[in-house]
Amino acid sequence: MNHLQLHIEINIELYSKNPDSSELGRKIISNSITLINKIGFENFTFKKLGLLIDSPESSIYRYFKNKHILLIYLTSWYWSWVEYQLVFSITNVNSATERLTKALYLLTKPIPIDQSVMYINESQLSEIIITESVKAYHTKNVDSENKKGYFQTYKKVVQRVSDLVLEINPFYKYPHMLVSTVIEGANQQKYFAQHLPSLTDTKKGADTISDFYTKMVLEVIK
Amino acid sequence: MNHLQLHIEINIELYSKNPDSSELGRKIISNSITLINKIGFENFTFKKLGLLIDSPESSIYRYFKNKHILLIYLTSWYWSWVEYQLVFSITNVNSATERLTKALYLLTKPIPIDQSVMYINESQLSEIIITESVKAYHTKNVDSENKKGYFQTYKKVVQRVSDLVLEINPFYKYPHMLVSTVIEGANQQKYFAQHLPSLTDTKKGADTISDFYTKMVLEVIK
DNA sequence: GCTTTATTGATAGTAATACTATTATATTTG
DNA sequence: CAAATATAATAGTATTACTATCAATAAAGC
Repeated sequence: MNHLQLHIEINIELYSKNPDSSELGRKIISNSITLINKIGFENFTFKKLGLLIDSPESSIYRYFKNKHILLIYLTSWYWSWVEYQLVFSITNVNSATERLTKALYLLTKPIPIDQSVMYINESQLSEIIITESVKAYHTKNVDSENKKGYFQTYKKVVQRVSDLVLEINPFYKYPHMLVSTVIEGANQQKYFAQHLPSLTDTKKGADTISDFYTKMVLEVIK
Repeated sequence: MNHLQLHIEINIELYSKNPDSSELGRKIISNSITLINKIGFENFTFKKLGLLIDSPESSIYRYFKNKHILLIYLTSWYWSWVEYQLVFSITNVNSATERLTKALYLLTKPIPIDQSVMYINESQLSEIIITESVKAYHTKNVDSENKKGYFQTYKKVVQRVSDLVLEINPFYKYPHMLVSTVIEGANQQKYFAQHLPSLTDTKKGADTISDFYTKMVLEVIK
């Protein structure tokens, strides 16, 4: 185990065989991110992914039970990575308000341009979060999958930021509602900016989304 | 044409044959709402719907090109109905703030219990909006479908409420962002209350969601 | 009332999807 | 070097998402 590598923790039930443990597994992850982005989650199949990486689909099934679980794996990885950045960015920051502001910026900032963490393209994964992640938990199995802890990394991020809110105002009644509204809202607005611009007031890439949500939170909790 | 009937306007490209024009068409609509709610949009097929209403699937295809278009039809109907209620509820209200408050309540209030408009069960349709409607526009075809006007009834509602915001504060910079955040957020929170309660601070049915978003809007625009 | 037309039912068929299973061939590890 | 493990290659199945055809029936026009 390399102690310099960042530690991303993912529920072991999300994979049949750990994709991080083999070359093929890593190829599956990085190419599935590319392919889902390119053709959309509905059109994405393990067969097409197999063609792309030149492996039979049955090999992919050995890593993931199905594409739905793979999507949850990817979102899980993303939120774990966000949590890591969150903790990193607020350590040694003394002011509670500044800690919250930094957290909010991390959650609402524009999509980074072509950064990669290990074998995962962060920009492409961010696009998937914006476009496809709602499909991970809008299913008939949410309840059972939630019980199994499939959405824990996301919930942990919401909890951490809610705690930052409560540090500033311990009597605020709706910290989780506020934080999940901001996270989902920021992603939604990025999507609207790209595809349904009349539902937003932002141009692609501009920093209006961070501005809007940061002001909103600080207003509302004071 | 019955002049007492409320007028719901839907893009004619959303159906191949108007379901409102025949008994079978109306059966398709009301039963698809029930079935989507029961088994979820992913598991919903025209074949299963055909079995439920005792008609061959080919008959259903005569009304709708596919289940995705049917879902857009249903959401379109819903937002047209919301717009109707919105206009109705704010006419003859003199105070701008009261008009906005009434609009916000309409958009954030708990799901009505078993009301029906004509042959459409409003409560069931509301559940579909909460659970499935994001899937209507999170696809690879959003842009072309948006160009064809498939999401117009939703956009009209956002525009109307944004106008109410601007009536109170004509200099407010992000009216659409604010309103779409509230609408999507309120639905999201209702979903979280049912399935991912740690992401919210509300119990099922309670009025905390209206309270939260109304206060938020009024704070933010003042 | 009878014909034309539109609507629905019944049935069949196809390509793609979402898997599962089996066996052979590499590759790694003890 | 043997044994275990991982991958490739191939085949097969039930379901999905349609399209096509034709018969039966109901409605509309004359």
